[in-house]
This record gives sequence, C-alpha cells and structure tokens, in this order.
Amino acid sequence: MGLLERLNSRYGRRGRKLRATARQTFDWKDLRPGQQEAMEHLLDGRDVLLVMPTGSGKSAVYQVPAQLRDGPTVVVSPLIALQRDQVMSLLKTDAGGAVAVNSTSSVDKGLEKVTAGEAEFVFLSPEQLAKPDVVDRLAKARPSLIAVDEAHCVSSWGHDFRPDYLRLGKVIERLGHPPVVALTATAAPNVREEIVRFLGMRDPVQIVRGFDRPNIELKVRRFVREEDKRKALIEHAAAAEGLTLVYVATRREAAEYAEALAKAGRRAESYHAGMRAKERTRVHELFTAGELDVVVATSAFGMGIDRPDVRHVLHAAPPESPDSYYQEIGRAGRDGNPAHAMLFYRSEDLGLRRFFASGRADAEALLRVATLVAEHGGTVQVSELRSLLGIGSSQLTSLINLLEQADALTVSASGEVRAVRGGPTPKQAAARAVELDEVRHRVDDSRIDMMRGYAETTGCRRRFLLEYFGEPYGRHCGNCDTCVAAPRPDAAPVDEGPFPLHSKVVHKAWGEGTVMSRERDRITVAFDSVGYKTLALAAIGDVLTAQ
DNA sequence: CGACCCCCACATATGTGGGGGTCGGTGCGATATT
Repeated sequence: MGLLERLNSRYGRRGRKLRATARQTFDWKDLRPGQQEAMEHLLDGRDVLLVMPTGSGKSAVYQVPAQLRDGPTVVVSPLIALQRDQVMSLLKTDAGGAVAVNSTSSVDKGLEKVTAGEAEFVFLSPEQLAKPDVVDRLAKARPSLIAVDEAHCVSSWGHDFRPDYLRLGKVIERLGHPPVVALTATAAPNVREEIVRFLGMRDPVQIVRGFDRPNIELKVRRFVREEDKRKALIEHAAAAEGLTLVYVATRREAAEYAEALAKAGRRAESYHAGMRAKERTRVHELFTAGELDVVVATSAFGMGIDRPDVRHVLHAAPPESPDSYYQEIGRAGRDGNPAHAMLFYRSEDLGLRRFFASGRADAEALLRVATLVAEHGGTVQVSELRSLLGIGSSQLTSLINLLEQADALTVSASGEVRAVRGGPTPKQAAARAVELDEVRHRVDDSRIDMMRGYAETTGCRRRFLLEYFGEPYGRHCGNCDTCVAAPRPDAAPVDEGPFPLHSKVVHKAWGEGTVMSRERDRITVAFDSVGYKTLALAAIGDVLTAQ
C-alpha cells in the first residue's frame, strides 16, 4: 500500500465512517489494518476472502459494514451453537437485531423477523439455505451482505459430509449476489481456491494475515508400539501445567484417555459427538468456566472454543491433514503466552485417516441419477428423485453436486433438476463424475502424506507448516524440536535455482501445479489433479518444467 | 488401514500364533418416541 492509500485508509471518508460505527455500535476503540481493509472492500461492493486467526475480530468485518448498508446480512454458520453465541452477543449491542433460523425453533417466525426488518443479521446453516422457499423469502428481504463463517468447511465438509456447502454459490446468486465475505482462520491456497470457486466469488480480494503463531512450540514424539505411545501421552498430560487439550482419533480413546488422566489426578473429561447433548454441554461449560485441566476429544471439540489460555494441545494420533492439525493446535496460546503443541506419532495411525478418506462415490448411483434425469426429458424435483431412488437427501445432494460439476445437469431455483442440453450421455456423465471424485480423493490422500511429512521432517516444523499454507518462511524458527536438536543458523537458499516459490510448473504425468516449498535438494508442489507431491531436484530431469 | 477381540489349533496342559470378523469422525434436519 502506498503512502497516499495508507493515509486515505486511515483518514479517508470510508475509514472514518467505519471506525465511528465500530466505536458507537460495538464500542471497539479502533480497527486493525486487515479488518478495516476488508470492510472497505465490502463497502465498495467487492467480494472478500479473509484468512485471519481466531480472536482477531473476523466477525467485526461483516458486522460493521452491515450497519452502513441498507438491507439484512445473511450469515452462513456451520453449527447451531455458534449461531446462538453470535446472536446472543449481537443482541447485547445496538446492531439492529439478530436471529438464528434453524430447526430448534420456528423457521417461519425467524424469517418473518427478517422480512419485517426486525433483524439486521440472520444466521443459517447451509442446510436451511438448501430449501428453495427459505432462499425465496430471504431474497425478498434484499440482503445487502453475505458472510460465510468458518469458510474452510466448504472444502472440508462440502464434498461428502455436508454437501449443501457446495451449493452455496447458487444460493448467493439467488440472493442477488451482494458483497460476499468468506471468513476462516486456516486455509491453504488450494482450499482458498475451492472456497472462491464453490461460493462463486467474483474477483475476490484475498486478505491473509498472521498465519504464524510463534508462541506455540512444535514437537513430535515418535513411537513404534501403540502401548508406549499411550503411556507417554498419559504421563505427559498428567504432568503438564495449564489447560490441556488432547485430540484422539476415536470416541473410545476419548473415554479411555480421560479416565486414565482422571485416575492420575487431573480434572479430565472426554468430549465427542456420540455423547448426549446434555453431557456435551456440561463438559463444554466446565471447560469454559475453567473447572477442567484436560479435555480429551475427537475433532468434534473445536469450533466455538474461545479460552485464550490453553497451554497444551496434544495429539494421540495425526489428523487427516496439516489443515486440520493447524486448526487444532491453533486453539493453544491465543493469549500470546508460550504454549505447546505435541504430536504423539506412529506412522500406522495414518491408516485410520486413510480409511476415513477411502469412501468413493457410488458409480452405479451416479449412473442411475443421470439416467433418471435424462429419461425424464424435462425436469425432476429433487424430492421425487429421492423417493424414486430411495436414498438419503445428503447422499443424493452429493451425487447431484458431482453430476453438476461434470456439466451433466443443473438445478433450478425451485429445486428442479434437469439435464444439460447437448451435455454428456448418462454413461459419460457418470464416468466424468467418478473421475472428479477420484481427483478429490487423490488430493485428500496427498494431504495425509503431508501430515506424514510434517511428522517425519528433519527440517523446521514451523517452516513446513507455514510453507504448506503458502507463506514463505525461509528460515528456522528455533521454537520446534528439530530446530532445538540441530541448530541451523543458516536458512536453506530457497530463492535460488529453478522452480521459484509459488511459481507454476507442469509435470508430464501430473499436469499443472504450484511450487509450495523449496529445500536444498527437493521441492514440494501442489498439483491440481493429484495434490501435494515432493520431488527430488536431482531426479526431476525434464519431467517437470516451468510454465 | 490397523487395532482388537474371539476362536481354534497347536504342542503340551498354559501360552503362542494364525484366521476371521468387526469397528472406526465431523452435523444438519426430519421423524419417531417419551
């Protein structure tokens, strides 16, 4: 940013207006640079992708401009608990009212509030937005801003677990595509691309700030035997000072580790999605109130956690990707004080992640959907397809998503599916959809490989993670186990030689990719069709060329 | 993909090893039952 722009941003009309609103409505004394920049772009009518750490005021980025734009703000939020928290905090301000529209109360009454102008903010899940009548009613209220919170869910959940995430782009169009802001704390470049693509963002401004969390010490301990790992983790967690999170891979382990730690004298509880809602709430409240030392949890424990003083995040097994790992350890040390992330690692434990990632799209079901739609000639209601095929709505949405990406069919505003005129035959459509599904699985598998890479690297772990997220680091952090074990004052010469950082390359078999990290003897490239691959420079020959 | 459990065979009377089966994460909303 040039001096003039900087002054303009600091003292310009929009900046002044935004800061005045922040002060008057929310009592925020000042705005941080990334925040204000994002807000200004939204006021200018631009789409914005914002990647900033939790606790840095991401919500403010849509809450303040919302005050200055005429019409309600639609906020897409993945969890009802998060929606509730946000509504509660907004209701304490003069921000113009807020309502969460979901199955826990009357959808009709909630939407009524929006159309009556009684709620500036309306929070919904992607599943609510999958209902044509809900979108119709929101459209009539002429929303002036759309915020997609925890936007990494588009990529991590949209393909299988919660397929309505992939349909948000269509929803945004039907809401008239007012400025869209996608918010997340963690998103690697290819995840950002997916967010932009599936939300249909137009020429978005990408603001990426503060990936590095230098106060979190990074360590990995390797084990051969499961039993040794278990023992070491329990000993470590039992002696750890300060609030501790232990992430485990299965619900059963959550209960077992929590029990062992309770026996060791710590105030420990487990947390996972198989527990009764009441029990989950109880543990969450104890945690929030500071009445626990340790929570042992599956990945269910995470979003919406806002204790600043978590000192340790221990992993009993590697998660499915560096994305998930960084998200989880990012819950440590939000107060800026020293914190510790330790992975208790066995390469065998990646097996479970491969299993979870192994489900493939049902080729036969894809063919049946494509055939049914084609035979219908005109249009079929999604609900009719569901009863004809006898499959669940989530599975059907996944199939439709894939066939839509294969340019075989489209879904109208009223939920009618129709074949693309002049599009592929059902057989071709199913084959294309299967191929698209396989590409995604290859990329997912390569993320597991990168998790292995993190655990097994002899280089600086922080550098590994930051470069994975596309942040050139080019030095050694001094606050991870490998840096301490082998102090390396000189950074590897990352800026020399062919294939510079972030340059585009083409591989003979794998196609196009982007250089994500460089070491003395090897580079890691993120390929569009196969995901992350690490290549030895000596063996590259003419297989890889700069684009 | 791997852990774990059960069962059975095996060489010997209790412990080892192999084979087969099962299980494993994340949440919305709708529906059925208290």
